[in-house]
Amino acid sequence: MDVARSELSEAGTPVACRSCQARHGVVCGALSRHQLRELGRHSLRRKVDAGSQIVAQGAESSFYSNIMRGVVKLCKVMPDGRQQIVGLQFAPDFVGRPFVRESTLSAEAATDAEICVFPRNLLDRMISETPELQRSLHDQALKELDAAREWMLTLGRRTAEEKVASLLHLIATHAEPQTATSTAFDLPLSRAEIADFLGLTIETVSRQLTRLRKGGVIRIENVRHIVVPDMDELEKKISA
Amino acid sequence: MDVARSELSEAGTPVACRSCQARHGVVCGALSRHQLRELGRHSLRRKVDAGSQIVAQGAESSFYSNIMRGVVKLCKVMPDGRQQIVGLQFAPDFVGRPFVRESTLSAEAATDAEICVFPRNLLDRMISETPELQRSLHDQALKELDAAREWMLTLGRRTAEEKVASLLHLIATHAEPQTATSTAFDLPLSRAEIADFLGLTIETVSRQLTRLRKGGVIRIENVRHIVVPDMDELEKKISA
DNA sequence: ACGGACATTTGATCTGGATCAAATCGCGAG
DNA sequence: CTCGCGATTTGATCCAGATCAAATGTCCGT
Repeated sequence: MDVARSELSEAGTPVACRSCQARHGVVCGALSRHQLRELGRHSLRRKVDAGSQIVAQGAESSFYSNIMRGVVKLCKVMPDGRQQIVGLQFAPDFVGRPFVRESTLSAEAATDAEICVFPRNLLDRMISETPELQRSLHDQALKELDAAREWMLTLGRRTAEEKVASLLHLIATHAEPQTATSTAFDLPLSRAEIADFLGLTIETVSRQLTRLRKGGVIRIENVRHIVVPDMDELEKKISA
Repeated sequence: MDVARSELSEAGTPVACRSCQARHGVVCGALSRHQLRELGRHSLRRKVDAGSQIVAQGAESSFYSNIMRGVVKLCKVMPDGRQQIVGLQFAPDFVGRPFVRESTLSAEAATDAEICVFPRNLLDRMISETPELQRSLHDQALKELDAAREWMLTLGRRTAEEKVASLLHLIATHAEPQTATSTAFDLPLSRAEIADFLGLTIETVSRQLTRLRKGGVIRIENVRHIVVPDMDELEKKISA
């Protein structure tokens, strides 16, 4: 706890953790009332601003967290600066790499977010004592693995247009306000971040976005706000 | 068991499963003597020929397996035929997607291989009864997730030459016979498969391979046999 | 050893997306 | 409201890797 507090002290405002006790999140949903109380005593709810780092690539981290609100991006950067986003996480996902101290990727808030932070030691102990929790984290790991592999197909074999359409579909799928045929959502990522997620350049992302707009597949209400009049049309652009 | 036997009966020769009882594999290493005996009674050791499919994309599968020998590739194909290999698995990896009936990818033997097949029902029950096993599979899922994300960086941000070097490094790292500075290994994949793993074409793979050869980074003793005189030189080509 | 089918390499050309270069937009500070 | 700056779009050109097209090479069956 103390470590987590100090490590995160630069960015965001700490507030008391109540949501964990309300059984949000991948972690807390799997715990007994007693464990929940113990975890709650050692946890910390934090607001993190868009762009601020939660875990640094290559760094040891002594805490895990649960996303309560907002979007977190997982990045890998190469020594020469090339960068790839390898995953997006939404509430109530768990952030952290169980069983390994050093992180091979960085986690950053893509939007303003709230996370619930708890000490690694404590959670590691709870994992080994609680098959339910192990199972819950195993489930998330498998879901992330499926998502990562789906994205590998996107990165390796799809065209720029298909890539951008895939991203919009991913966001639309994980954003809430949607009706049967029409969906509108805010992009949690800048053009540069979209490029880093798709293995493209910002220019190409921008061009493909206007292409989809001119093709009537999307409306760009605002740089960050997209409307998809017909989800099927978007899916057709993905070809799978 | 019966189901697994019938589903796999087309390809390969069934032989009695002894290795599981010898505690090979991600699964068997986590089981009690009693469970091992039960699993052994319902398992089946099989030889599978290179190229034969173990699980089909989109199909329901009622069995899991453990790789005893050889290399298995995990593929995704798009309706139009574009294909991406999303993972390679080596002995003693576990093959299958716990908790989900339908597979979103196909698993194929890349080389001649031996696998140990067991019924999904039985193993699912054992997983829920055996935290050790859950943990072991969770570990493998996390390892695969790390590998998948590393490969996302390769697919999204590396050049063709870096991609090919990355593949050689991956194979070298997972093959056995290596000394301090020199490594030789057989490629478990054809040029077409390498292309599908790297998101390239066969021509580009071939060209980059001869480029690495002309640059003195590798020797191609044979289409399928590579020698890396100095591993550091290879790693330099990957730039990370 | 020989033929044939497929795998791999090599060559010539084309092109989707990168790179370089300007506009234009949008937003926060004053 | 206006200025200034970073984000985004748009335009012009370039180039890494794709595509098209031949040679080899390799392995297998006869």
